[in-house]
Amino acid sequence: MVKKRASIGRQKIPIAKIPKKNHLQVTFSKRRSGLFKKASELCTLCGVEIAIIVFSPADKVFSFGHPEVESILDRYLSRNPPPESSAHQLIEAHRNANVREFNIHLTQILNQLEAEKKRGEALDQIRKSNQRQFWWEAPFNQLGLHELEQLRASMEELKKNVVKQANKILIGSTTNSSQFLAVNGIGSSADLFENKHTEFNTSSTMPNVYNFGYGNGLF
Amino acid sequence: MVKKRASIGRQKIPIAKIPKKNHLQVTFSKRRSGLFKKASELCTLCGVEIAIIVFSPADKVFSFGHPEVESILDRYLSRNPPPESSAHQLIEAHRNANVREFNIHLTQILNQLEAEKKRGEALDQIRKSNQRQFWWEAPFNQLGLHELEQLRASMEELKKNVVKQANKILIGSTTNSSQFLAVNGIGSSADLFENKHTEFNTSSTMPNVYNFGYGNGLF
DNA sequence: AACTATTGATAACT
DNA sequence: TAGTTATCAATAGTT
Repeated sequence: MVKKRASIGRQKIPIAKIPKKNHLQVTFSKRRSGLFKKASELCTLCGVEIAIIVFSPADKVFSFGHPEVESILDRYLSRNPPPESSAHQLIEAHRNANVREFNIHLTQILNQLEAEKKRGEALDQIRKSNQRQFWWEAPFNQLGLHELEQLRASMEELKKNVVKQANKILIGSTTNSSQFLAVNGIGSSADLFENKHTEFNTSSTMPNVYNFGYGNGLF
Repeated sequence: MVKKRASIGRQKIPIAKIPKKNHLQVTFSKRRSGLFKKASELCTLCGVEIAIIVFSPADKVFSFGHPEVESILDRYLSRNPPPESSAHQLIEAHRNANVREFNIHLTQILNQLEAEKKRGEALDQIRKSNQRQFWWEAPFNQLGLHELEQLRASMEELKKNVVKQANKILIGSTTNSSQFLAVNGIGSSADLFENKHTEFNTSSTMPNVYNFGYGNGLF
C-alpha cells in the first residue's frame, strides 16, 4: 500500500489582494465563516452584541448579528448624530421641511376658516337683526337724496304688498280678526329670498446563526 | 541563574459566558482586536467592504469599518426593505399614522372652510340683494298678521325717518332741489347696522484603522 | 468539501 | 495594560 504524499499544508501568505480570482473566492468564503465564528464566540463568551456587514466582491451582502443586525444598527445610529450627508439624513430633512410647510399651510387655512366663520356669523346676525328689529331700521343716513326719492316711490309699492299679504292671510284662514284693510291683486315678490335661504341649511443561547444575507452563492 | 517555570500556556476553554468579570474583560479586549484584525485581513485579501459594530458589556461602542462604517450601513439599509419590527419601523408607522390623521383633520377643516365661504357668500348676496333691490322686497309672505300689523305701525316711523334724513341732507348742502318735504327733529337709527358692518373687514491601502468608538476604556 | 501541515491566535501567567 | 509561552484553532494548499 502506497502512502500518498502529505500536502505541504498551510503556507504563509502576504496580506495583499489575492490575484487569482477563484483562489480569492475560496479564501473569502473560508475567512468569512471564520470571522463570523469568532464573532459568535465573542458574543457568547462575553455577552456582548455584535453586528457585521460584508459586501462581497460581487456585491452580495453577508451579515452576522446578535441578537439582530437591525436592532444593533438602530442603537448605533441613534447614538451617532448622523454625520452629515447620508441619504437618510437628506430624506429626513426633506420630510421635516414638508411637515413644516404643511403646518404653515394648515395655519393659514385655520385662520381663513375663523375669519369666514366670523364673517358668516356677523352676516347672520345682521340678517337676524334685520328681521327681529325690522329692516326699516336700515341706514337711511347712508342714502343720498336720489336714493331717498326712490325710497319714497317704493314705499307705495311696499304698502301695496303689505296689503296683499294681509289679504292673502285673511282669505286663507277666517279665524282671526284685525282692524285691518282692503284687498287687491295677489303679489309674488320675495321668491328670490326664499330660494337663497334654502342654501343656508348646509352644515438564544447560541448567538444568532450567521445570516448570509440575500442568497449565499459564491460571492 | 534559575530559570522560571514556563506557563502552562493556552488551554481549551468552553464557549460559554465567562464568569469572572476581570477575566472576561481581558478576553473581550483580546478577542475584539483579533476579530478586527481578521476583518482587516479579509478586506485587504479580498478587496471587500466590511463594517463591524460591537457593544461592550458596559454599553460602549466599538466599531470597525472599511472604508467607513457609515457608508456601509447606508448601503445596507438602502437595500433592505426595513424588515418588520425594528424600532425605526415603529416610529415610522407612528409618524405615518399621525400624518394620516393630520390629513383627515385637514380635509375636514377644508370642507368646513368651503361651507363657511359658501354660507358667507350667500349671506353677502342676500345683503346686497336687499340693498340693491331694496329691502322692501323682503318676504312679507313669511309674516303673520301680527307682524304685519307691527309692520304697518312701523311704517309711520319709517316715513318720519326718511323725512328726517332728507331734511338733514338739505340743510347740510343747499345745492339740490327736490319736490320733497318738511322737516322735523334729527333721527339716529341704524347705528347698529353700521357697527356690525365694520366687523366684516375682516465615508487605502490598509483597511481602515480600527475605530474604538467613543472612548476605548475597559469595556 | 475533506485533509493536513503549518501559521496564527490566544489562555494562563507574569 | 502589556509581554511571554505553551497550546489550541484557523486555514493555505492539495486532493
